[in-house]
Amino acid sequence: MKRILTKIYRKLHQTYGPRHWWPGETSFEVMVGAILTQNTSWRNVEKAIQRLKENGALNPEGIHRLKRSQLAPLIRSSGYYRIKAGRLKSFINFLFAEYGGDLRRMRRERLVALRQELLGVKGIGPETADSILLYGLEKPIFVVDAYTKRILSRHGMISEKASYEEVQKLFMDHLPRDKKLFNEYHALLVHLGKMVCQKTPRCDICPLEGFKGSRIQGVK
DNA sequence: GACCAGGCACATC
DNA sequence: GATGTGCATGGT
Repeated sequence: MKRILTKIYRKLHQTYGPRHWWPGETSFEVMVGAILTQNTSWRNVEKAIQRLKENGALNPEGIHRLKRSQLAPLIRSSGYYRIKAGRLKSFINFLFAEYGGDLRRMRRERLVALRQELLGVKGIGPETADSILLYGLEKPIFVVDAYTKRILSRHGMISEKASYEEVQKLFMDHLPRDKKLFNEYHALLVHLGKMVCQKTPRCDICPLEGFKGSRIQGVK
């Protein structure tokens, strides 16, 4: 198993090169992006980030002082904007309640405890929590997303309906706990997903063609 | 105009 | 625990 996951990584890295993720200037920007990009293309999120920036709201205090109804129109382009305005607010409320709005303090919290806390925030599920932890706070945790599952299941390595935790455990049990590796690996999977492994796949240009059928034991 | 995009909460069985 | 539904914009 270690071998397959390592080979896939090498192949992707060799094909696409380093991805330099996450595209954000600050940790906070990354965290906001993680919430806004839920089931949404990054292109639409970028516009929303830009609007927040222009309105001086791309920092904890900035969002803290806006009402949900004032925040919503600024992030309109990211879709589900009323829902997401509430999610951003609940995250910021958590940030102030637990860490006084200070990301450095938040970063000092232990990974497992912080993950649990984040999952308790309304609007933050496993992928968003892990994106915040890995890309925002540089904690060593593997992020699973729709592309990750699709790529692995298309190649017969996991079931289509393997759970989030199941897939995450697969990577974390078989790879060194290295935040830079986790960062790059997930970024490469998303890139592969965008380039070739969409809902209608382009297997003719898939660099993982040779990996088909390497089903991983113990994962339904 | 249909389909899709780096999810999540909530209702229901 | 599994399955279905609402949430919404913008690109192809």
